[in-house]
Amino acid sequence: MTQTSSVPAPGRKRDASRDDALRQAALEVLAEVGYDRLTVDAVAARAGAGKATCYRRWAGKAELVVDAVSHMKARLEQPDTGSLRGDLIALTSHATAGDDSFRVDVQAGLVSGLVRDAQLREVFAERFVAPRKAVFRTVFEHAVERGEIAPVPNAELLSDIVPSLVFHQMILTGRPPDAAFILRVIDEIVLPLAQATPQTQSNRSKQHQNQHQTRTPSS
Amino acid sequence: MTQTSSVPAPGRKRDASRDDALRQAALEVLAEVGYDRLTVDAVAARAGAGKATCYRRWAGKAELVVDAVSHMKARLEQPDTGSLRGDLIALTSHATAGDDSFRVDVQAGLVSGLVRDAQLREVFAERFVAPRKAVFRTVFEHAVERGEIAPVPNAELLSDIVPSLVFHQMILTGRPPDAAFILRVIDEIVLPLAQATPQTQSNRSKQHQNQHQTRTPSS
DNA sequence: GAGTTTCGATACGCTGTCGTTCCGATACAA
DNA sequence: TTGTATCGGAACGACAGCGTATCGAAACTC
Repeated sequence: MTQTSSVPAPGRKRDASRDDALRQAALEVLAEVGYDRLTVDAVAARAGAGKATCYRRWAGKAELVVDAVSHMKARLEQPDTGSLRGDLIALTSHATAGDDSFRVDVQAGLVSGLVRDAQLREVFAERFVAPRKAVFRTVFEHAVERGEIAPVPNAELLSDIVPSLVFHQMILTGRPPDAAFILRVIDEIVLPLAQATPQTQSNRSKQHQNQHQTRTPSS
Repeated sequence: MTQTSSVPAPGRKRDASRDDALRQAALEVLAEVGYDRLTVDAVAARAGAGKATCYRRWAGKAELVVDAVSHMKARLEQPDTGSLRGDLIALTSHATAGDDSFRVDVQAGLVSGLVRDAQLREVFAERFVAPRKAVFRTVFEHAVERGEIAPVPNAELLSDIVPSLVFHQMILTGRPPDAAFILRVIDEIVLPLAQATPQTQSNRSKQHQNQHQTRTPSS
């Protein structure tokens, strides 16, 4: 596109900071109004940039959003609380409203575009779903190494439960669920399944660790 | 609005069949292009009606879609196969691609609008979520009556698992999941949880019916 | 028949968004 | 200094969708 280093390139250099500013602005607008209501003008205005600067870098709205999402920082650290329940809570608690909801808001904003934009789906799967799956898998592996649970063959399916229910709840109510809901899902669904994997009846003898926080919340 | 029977009303009568035609057309367009891409012109054209006829009945696009969805037939019959697993399969199998996917397509089309339209959320919850929840609850109740399982206090949460995962999968892949996926969810998640409700440790003695179809599919 | 209302169809004004183009100012190379 | 490419900002044309207005025909009441 621009230049391939053969020619030293004349004229003013492109300000790389504008790329980051525009991408960040795109994510913010995306989180606030969603993909469909996002306008290039709004993104440029928020970045304090001209629209021409934006179109000099991306072909259009779709490319801008895709690139912004794909440059988004992972911000997903591996929890290590020493217990499966603690790790699961640490991993999913930030999905609630309030604190660190930016990432969740971006996901909600993307929903409207995901339905029909295949490229957006691809980037979304790569940036949001894949990292989360990897962290979940490691959490289960650590629990196995600690002897807390038996190996879980369907860990991937188990990992989808919390995000799916959170997503579902978010769409139905318009906002992310509260912490109590996530606790219920962990304590009443994920943990029981992880602790008593029913496909190998032989490991039923291993269930001595059932005392581990299988309490039911008040609600 | 129109007349309260006091005056016989002059002029040509409204053709009630146009209401149905427009509502049906709205649902079809909704299923095909989604809420945001739905235009009143397209709905009127598909119904073979004029746009004025449409605006004579509804205030705008939002009201039209909301009314169309709320008039949608439930088409959700109570399954009675004699087993919990059979009922669950019968209840959820129509969510897969192919056959009766119209209802699912409408749901997918609604997603983009649900995020910000509270009224749409309300109608959606009433027309899609509530009936489904009721049927699920009855399925669990029947299983309890048959002595197949112990009473499940968190049946509501359990009922959300399949729809949530189906929804999630649909958004991520762009199409409803296949039947095998739903079978896995039922056999590896819902049934084990229903059969071994872990919140009352006392009913652990009741788990003699664990032989009932807890097999794992090949995948 | 006279008056009124709905019908399908079309045209219109309005608004919002897209993507382009121009502007003066600024940064950089030759 | 001259030439070029960028910057933020603003204006532009094109287009799509909404909601309204209007048309001739048809249906219905009086």
